[in-house]
Amino acid sequence: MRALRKRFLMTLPPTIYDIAKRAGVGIATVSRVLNGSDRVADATRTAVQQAMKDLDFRPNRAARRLAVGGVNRPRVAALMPFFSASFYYAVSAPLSAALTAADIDLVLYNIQDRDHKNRVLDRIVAERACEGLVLLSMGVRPSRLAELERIGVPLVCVDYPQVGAPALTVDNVEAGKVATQHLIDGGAQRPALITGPSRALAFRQREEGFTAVAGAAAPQVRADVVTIDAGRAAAAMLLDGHPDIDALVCVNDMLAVGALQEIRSRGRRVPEDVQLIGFDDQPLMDVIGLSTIRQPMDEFGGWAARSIATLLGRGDAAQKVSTVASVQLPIELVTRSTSRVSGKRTT
Amino acid sequence: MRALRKRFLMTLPPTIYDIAKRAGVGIATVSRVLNGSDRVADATRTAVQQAMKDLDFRPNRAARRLAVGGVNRPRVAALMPFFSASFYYAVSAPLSAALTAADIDLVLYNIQDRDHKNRVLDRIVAERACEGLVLLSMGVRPSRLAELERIGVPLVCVDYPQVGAPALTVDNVEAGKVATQHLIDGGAQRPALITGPSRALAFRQREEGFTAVAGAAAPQVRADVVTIDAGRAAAAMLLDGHPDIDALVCVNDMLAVGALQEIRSRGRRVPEDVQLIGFDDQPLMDVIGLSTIRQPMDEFGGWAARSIATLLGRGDAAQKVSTVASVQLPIELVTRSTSRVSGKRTT
DNA sequence: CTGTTAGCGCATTCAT
DNA sequence: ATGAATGCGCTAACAG
Repeated sequence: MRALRKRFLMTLPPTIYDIAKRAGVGIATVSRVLNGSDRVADATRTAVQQAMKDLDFRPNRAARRLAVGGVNRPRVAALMPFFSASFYYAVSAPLSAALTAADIDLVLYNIQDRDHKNRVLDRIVAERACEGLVLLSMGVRPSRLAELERIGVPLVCVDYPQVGAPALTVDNVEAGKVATQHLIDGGAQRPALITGPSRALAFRQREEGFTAVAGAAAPQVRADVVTIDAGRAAAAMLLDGHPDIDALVCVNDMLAVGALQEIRSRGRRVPEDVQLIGFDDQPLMDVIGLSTIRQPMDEFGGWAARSIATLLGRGDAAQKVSTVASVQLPIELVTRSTSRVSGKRTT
Repeated sequence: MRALRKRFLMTLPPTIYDIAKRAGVGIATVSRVLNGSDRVADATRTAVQQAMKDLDFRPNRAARRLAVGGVNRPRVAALMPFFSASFYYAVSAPLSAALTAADIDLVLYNIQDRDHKNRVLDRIVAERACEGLVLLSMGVRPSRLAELERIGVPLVCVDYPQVGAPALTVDNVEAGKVATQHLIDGGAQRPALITGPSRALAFRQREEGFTAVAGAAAPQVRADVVTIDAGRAAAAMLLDGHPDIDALVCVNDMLAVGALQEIRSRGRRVPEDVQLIGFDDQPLMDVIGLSTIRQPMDEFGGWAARSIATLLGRGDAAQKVSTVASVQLPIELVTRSTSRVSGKRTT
């Protein structure tokens, strides 16, 4: 027999049994109206629908799927912060495409902050919501890692040096150094930095690279978001406070574009008066002519998809041999018209 | 009793019963190793794991969730073609953010073509995979609409004039007319068109608008993809074939940027020798100085999220009053440095 | 047209 | 440490 549910005070969501009772019909009938069968009397249907409305009934998806017995398609959840438009696209488009190819569903979580991330992970674990996890620009603590391991949910990280899980990274500290050194090689005496939200590890690391070569005393300001406007405002602040600045390292291309506009609007020339360099090499940076440190963003999503697919035993035969391991991709100095070249080229 | 499963020839995927039998244990034990319990003898655990490996066992997510009894969080599936990077981002980022806010999970499907779309929809319907559907730049036939209605899955469309469902659109024919007329007002005698993949309705409609004012005899070429390179190639073809062209309408900003590069590389000036206009007003188009027809892409995702949330009974109290209906958003002519102004401004 | 019944695959007491 | 029995919420025969 059914209905041993001791739902104190209606605290649990209603089921078709509740609807059936309230409408004075059997559960099969409820199921029928739920699935739009035409073998139901109009009066009955109306009554059932009313009951559903009264109780704010929502069919349980898991139960439905279990009953219909569809394919148990694997599902991976991807958690990503929406810092940067082009970074998000560059990663998620290939990720989505490659997972589609592997016949894996993708559930996307737009993560706001650390708390949000943990709430989402708690739910995912508690509800067994997915078979695999992709983390973009964020990691998890060892306890969480152990928990995921316990329930058998593999994890890969992109743009974050997670220990204990496959991770794809670039050397952002080195990137920061290379960028700064490039401007100094071009003759910069007084370099400054525009950095981004400190919750992003990549920004903190590029910052670290800058400081390592420019010195801790070099001027720097932090933008809350990585947009053109923020870059422009940050540049204005910097230029106001330190008129002698002759080089600007920006931890992101959008910030650099904003800085470029601000510098020019003040009648100063780039790169003659002020050199400028960004990070990422986002689309269109070549037509704008921004010097930048390129990171192969396009490869991030594909790597994540292939790795998690392999971990789920869904890898292609072709790649089946490959082991899933952490990888560090090379960055590349791209010199264009916002910086002065002087000999060496790439890293 | 269990196991009346008549699995002919092992055609169905293995369950914990199969594992249990093969490992010579009870299903409870299988469940224990599945969930990483430590109350299992090492030898037993190993045996079970081996059996799982042998049979390529994957736990059924629906069954797990039904058993653990987590929250039945609503889920919406979004189907989108990945034509254009900025369009995809502009829509999916707000969509994801707004759904997150409404506590709705988002499953993303990267649709390749019409067949793929139908396969995905078939699965979604058969497996009852979601409670709501968002379609970007695509629609469905009436039969599908009826089917979705039967099983109670609401649908909203963005960038496609779906009949029978709430849809958010812009008037792309009008947009094409406005763009073309703008160049003619600026003195163009010999306008031409670079259009995009014909499977995209928006491109076909902009094309239609162009033809309506420039005439069917005006030169035009179709790019297979909307990238800078494709735009450049298309422009080269056009300029080679019709040296007297003095205005170029491109159905997408990226195509226009490519065309801009090609025109300049031939020593022709923009807009003096050749005027140019794009569509969308993607990010950075202002710094590049491209004249374009702006469509409010940023609002697409948010509208879709709010609409589907309301349809799912998840709308805010604040907006609860609002009915969900189709909307047409205004487009706007943005004149910058690739076209000549002459009087009127916006539409 | 409608109610009864039997699983769907797994987690989870309770015994042992 | 392990197995048997029960229920999660729903769909789908099968009767009536």
